[in-house]
Amino acid sequence: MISNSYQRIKELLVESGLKATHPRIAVLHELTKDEHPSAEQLHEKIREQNPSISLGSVHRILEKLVEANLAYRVATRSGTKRYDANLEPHSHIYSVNTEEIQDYHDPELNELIRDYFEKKQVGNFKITDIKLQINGEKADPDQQVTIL
Amino acid sequence: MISNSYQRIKELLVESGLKATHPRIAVLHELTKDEHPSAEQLHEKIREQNPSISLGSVHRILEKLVEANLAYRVATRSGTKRYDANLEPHSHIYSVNTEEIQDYHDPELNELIRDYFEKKQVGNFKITDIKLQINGEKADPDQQVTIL
DNA sequence: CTCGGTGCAAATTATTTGCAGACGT
DNA sequence: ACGTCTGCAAATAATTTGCACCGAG
Repeated sequence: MISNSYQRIKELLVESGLKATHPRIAVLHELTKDEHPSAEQLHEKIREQNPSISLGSVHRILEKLVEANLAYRVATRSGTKRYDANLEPHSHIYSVNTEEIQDYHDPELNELIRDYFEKKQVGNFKITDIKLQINGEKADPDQQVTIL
Repeated sequence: MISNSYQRIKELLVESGLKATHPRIAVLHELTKDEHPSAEQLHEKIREQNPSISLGSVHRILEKLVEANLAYRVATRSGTKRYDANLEPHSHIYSVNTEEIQDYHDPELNELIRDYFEKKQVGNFKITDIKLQINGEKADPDQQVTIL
């Protein structure tokens, strides 16, 4: 199950009304592989294959992708923006000690929470999505976190 | 129920092993009143009463308070750090259009989620807390969001 | 008196923007 | 060819830090 070929990424861009330029393909491609990177981190990775793409452009492209709903910003406490191209509704596991952010997808829990809020009266606010933020510490920083 | 007198704030600082200096009292006092401000916003407010306190110090003090568990950083997507002195476990309602962050306290829901995770097997990770992030848009930006 | 705390300004880090040229459609 | 996109570098924003002085305990 290859996640996203270059061809697929081009399609995504075009469908969203963006020109499928090389820098954009590179950013979106890397973004689908990486785990919630910052612009800086993405730039590092991209420049390995593609030294000419500038950091400023990575910033601009990321904001474009957010605008086009091909990615979104991940909330962090660190003061630097981080991005995610995983568009499925999902929550995040945040490791305080390693600054890592891991996806956590749990349809059962989603539904539980959604049901809960259906019963609530929320005034003057249109809820677009509800996410969990699961904070804690990795025991072994080099190992993955597992949830069964 | 006055939330926090100067006297109480002094106590908090001292109990946490921090000297109760005027700048710290001012920051913590303002932080308990304000709604998730940034260092910059706090500095604006504080300087009205206390023009000599520098922005750099506000930054330093806020980090000290976090370290001492008298406040914490609020996760945002905006790339600027924001702080909160409300130590009760609570979640946040985030208005995308106004950048506002509002507290949302719901013991029933907390318990629901906690129970849910008790049944899960989480490996290599010690959960310290689980927060909801309720994202959406304020219908009327000038009115409060209400949840019954 | 002794440190830790602070003001100030400079340094660092992160992001945005203006502009001229390059490139995708 | 056209208008958008990009590289580059300079501008702006946000945070951190060095240093000399101040003040609470």
